[in-house]
Amino acid sequence: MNRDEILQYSQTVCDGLRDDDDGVRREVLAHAGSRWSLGVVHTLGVYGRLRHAEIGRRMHGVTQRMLTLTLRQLERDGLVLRHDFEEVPPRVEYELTDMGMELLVRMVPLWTWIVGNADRFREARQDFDSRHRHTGA
Amino acid sequence: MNRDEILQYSQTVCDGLRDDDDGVRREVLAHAGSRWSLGVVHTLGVYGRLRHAEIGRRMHGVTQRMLTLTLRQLERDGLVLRHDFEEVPPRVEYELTDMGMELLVRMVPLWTWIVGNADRFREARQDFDSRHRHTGA
DNA sequence: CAGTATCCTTGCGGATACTG
DNA sequence: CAGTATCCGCAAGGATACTG
Repeated sequence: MNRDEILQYSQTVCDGLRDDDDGVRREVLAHAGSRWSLGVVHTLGVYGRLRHAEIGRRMHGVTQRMLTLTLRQLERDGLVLRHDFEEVPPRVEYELTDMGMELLVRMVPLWTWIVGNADRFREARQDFDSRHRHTGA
Repeated sequence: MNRDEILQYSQTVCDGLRDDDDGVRREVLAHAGSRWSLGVVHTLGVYGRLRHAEIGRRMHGVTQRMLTLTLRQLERDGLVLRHDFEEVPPRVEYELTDMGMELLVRMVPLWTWIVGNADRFREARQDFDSRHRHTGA
């Protein structure tokens, strides 16, 4: 895929961005990039059906609150399914929907690329910072 | 690419998420999903080199401030190049770096998918909301 | 034209404590 | 166990005015 093909192809992006700017789409994108979503989607993708605490244990640093919020968000977006067994003590399991899986498929290349280029990012950042520290001159 | 291949592949995601949680990577991902970044990257991708005001004109609703901030962010991440001609009146042009182009390549499939599935998102959201309006019962 | 500077609101996300 | 409830700091992002 060369530069021109990309540009042709990315007209779709253009169309998507133009009309209905404050629609669902932008929200979904924002959700996908938010603090814990990718981690949750990935964890559920890899391990399948998991309970609340199991997800939490597999993700470093997430609080109960944020995990719940993230899961609700993903559920609302149709990316995660919530099975409440309505037992006592409570038992709830989460799993990816097909849509969630599809999202994961699209996120993986992006994320892989980001991870693989972390050094270039750091480098660029250092350049920028040094250029801007001393009045840019 | 089937489910299993995805899961294998997405170990990369896992690794990337684990160590160095608050590193550059997560920031880049967040930036990519932030309010105006995708629009700017796409605009520069499609139209090539543009001046500040030209970008602004092609993007609906962005303020001068947010455009500047977004551009700085992208410049700092090494995704956008800034050419200041140091003239009076000022003349500054922006263009994508190769890295910026590479990001765009990874964003397009994701965004295309989101746009193409907007209806499914809306649907899921309505389901969710109606299920939760009346006490879920 | 291409920004700064300033002010302000909103809401994300963390910490902690509590409950059916 | 799987959540709520509450409080809080901070930073994103918008509106507006000003400047070299």
